[in-house]
Amino acid sequence: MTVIQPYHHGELRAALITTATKIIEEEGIDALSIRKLAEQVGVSRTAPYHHFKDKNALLSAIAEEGFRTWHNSAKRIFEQQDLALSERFRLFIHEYVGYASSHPELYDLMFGRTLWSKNNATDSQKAVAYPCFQYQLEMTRSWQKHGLLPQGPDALRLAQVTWSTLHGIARLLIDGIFADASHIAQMCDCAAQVFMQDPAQQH
Amino acid sequence: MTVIQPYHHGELRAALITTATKIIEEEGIDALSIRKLAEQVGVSRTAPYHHFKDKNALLSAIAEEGFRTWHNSAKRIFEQQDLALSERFRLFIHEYVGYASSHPELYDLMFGRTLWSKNNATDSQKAVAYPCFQYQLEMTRSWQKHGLLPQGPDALRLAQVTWSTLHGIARLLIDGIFADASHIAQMCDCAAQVFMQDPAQQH
DNA sequence: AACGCAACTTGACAGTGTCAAGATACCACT
DNA sequence: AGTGGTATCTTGACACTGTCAAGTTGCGTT
Repeated sequence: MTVIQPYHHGELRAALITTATKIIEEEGIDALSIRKLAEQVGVSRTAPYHHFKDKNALLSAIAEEGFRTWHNSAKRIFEQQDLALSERFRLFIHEYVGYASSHPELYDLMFGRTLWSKNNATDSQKAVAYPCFQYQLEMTRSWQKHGLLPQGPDALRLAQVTWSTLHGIARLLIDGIFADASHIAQMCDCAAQVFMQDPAQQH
Repeated sequence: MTVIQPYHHGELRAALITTATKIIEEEGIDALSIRKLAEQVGVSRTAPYHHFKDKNALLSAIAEEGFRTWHNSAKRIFEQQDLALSERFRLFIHEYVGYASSHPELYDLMFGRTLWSKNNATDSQKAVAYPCFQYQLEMTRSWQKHGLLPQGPDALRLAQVTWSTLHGIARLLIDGIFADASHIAQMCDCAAQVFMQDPAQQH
């Protein structure tokens, strides 16, 4: 089983990220240790430290990748022209919560305290994440302009509140506080209904 | 400085909880280790294990205490009769987010994955926490009945969505994702405004 | 061919949670 | 008053963690 590895792995950085991502998604973030990861990749305990300053730097790189794919799927939905605006809004909410609940550990890494508090996030990660946050604001502005969302509140505040709602649902789900996860769809619809001022008005 | 402790501490369980709570609130949850805690209380490393099965059991007990005080302050606001209904609603939101941001580590413990996912929460803790969740539902029902919140959605779903919003704001704040914490009040007001169907209608 | 540098390894250290086995002190019963 | 039992606490040990320091290997450039 044990394949003899050349002294220079060559693709170690990439291998570490993909293997670590797999471990995290399958066994949870607590199950990921540098040592176990190194062993699984077939390399010594401290080899990863030549590609990542820290364990945090590794986690940051994984989250970074997550933000990239997240941003893409958000755009895909938002720019889908063949659906009514309100329908796209509804779909976005479902997609957001769905992504979180089908990749709970990765979501936790991307939007959790592990990286964001105590300033553990890499500059590189921030550079990918901030545009995602910004995009949320742009979408909100657009939804306000088209009369889908109330136009009274400041766009930034409204974006923060709507995002908080989605994030809150996601977190309560993946953290195991919403014991019954079978009503996700209904919660999403309820959220959409509350936020949309006039459900009849759709383009 | 080192006081000679009797062999039987006597109040060890209580002492562990209060000291642990202090450490968590001051230095964060990651800074709490059983060993350091034991040393600070003036007792050997494994003494805590005779009062708590696990580190989780200790954390659970701390969270339990948190839920008790939380439930009290929630009730106090909700039953405050000398304020208009909408004002009490607004106040509740501010209080919720305020509590979280002034006790970030304790809030994380109470509503975070550490205890809730992987079923780490003690039965005792659940017994205290569930009524808190239930209370949120009762409040929502009441607010709906008085026309403060939209009456269309099912009470349970609406309670889940409103709570998610507060929880989401709280988490994004304490996890360090909302970089600028100086607009907390405005976010809370925005949330209140969005949820209240008709701000003019107040008893 | 020699040198330099990047990639990788081994050894070590200070921590962690937790189990097993022993020591101590209190409490109830004879 | 003595005796046994039990709750409480201690010491020793194990496996595991992240990470630093110092050595080894091999590729690329001059």
